[in-house]
Amino acid sequence: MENSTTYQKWLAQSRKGYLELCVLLVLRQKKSSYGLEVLQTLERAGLSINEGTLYPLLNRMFKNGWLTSQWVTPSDGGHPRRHYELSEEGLVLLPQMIDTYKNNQESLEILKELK
Amino acid sequence: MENSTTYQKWLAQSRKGYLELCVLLVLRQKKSSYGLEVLQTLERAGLSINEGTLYPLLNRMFKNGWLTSQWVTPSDGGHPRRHYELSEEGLVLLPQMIDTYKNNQESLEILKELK
DNA sequence: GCCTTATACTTTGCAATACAAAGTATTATG
DNA sequence: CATAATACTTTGTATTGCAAAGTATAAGGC
Repeated sequence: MENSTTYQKWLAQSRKGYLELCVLLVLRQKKSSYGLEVLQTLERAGLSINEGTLYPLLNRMFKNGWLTSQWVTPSDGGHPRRHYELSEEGLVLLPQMIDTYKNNQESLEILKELK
Repeated sequence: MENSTTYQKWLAQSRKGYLELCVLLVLRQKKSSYGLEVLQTLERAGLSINEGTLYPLLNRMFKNGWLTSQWVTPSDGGHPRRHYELSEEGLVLLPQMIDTYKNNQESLEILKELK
């Protein structure tokens, strides 16, 4: 990342926390999903995310207890997938995170219109 | 921070990048301001920020070339203050950052209403 | 059967930053 | 002159996005 502008570095930083929220939202909808499917869903929502970012992120969220996880082999064959679902804790956290983002957004609006 | 919940850790992470944007907004309005005044302005906008976060942040933004800086001694006496203003580059970056946040917000909305 | 490709996940190393806590320096007040 | 208030600095820790390389399984062509 040595050749990045300071703005590009800022872009990476500004995604911290945000990506977790997005993943929780995907899993709330899908009930159960796996890495590449989450990735494609985010892509369709206009959010491009690196594999090397997403997989460790899912793993951390699992370790945090926000997700449950299990290996699933598709019944019609195919590559085994590690599926994730929201845990009880994840279900509790999600609205709190949404609220945090709403508050941040409100502070931003205040600051934009500062007199 | 060892006693923090994973949620509290997430809160800290989710402020990365966001704080820079807020500071730029304050300086766009104030034209020129210094640490403690920025801090109080953010406070009034509903954003509590630690001294040990803000000062290094202002310094980094200055080093990035987003801000200009000079020491000012109030004409009526008082403690010398390090004043900051938006640089040309800061003025260019600010709308880009605002746009990034708008896009993020839109992706969030899409993910919230995902069918 | 074997080789290539696609799918899916893992690992490693690096750089950036929010925070807490402690420290420094200057000015004002009693 | 001592204390408090203002204002900024420094240090150490933990976390995380990303790039790049690696591992493993399944499917398809010959």
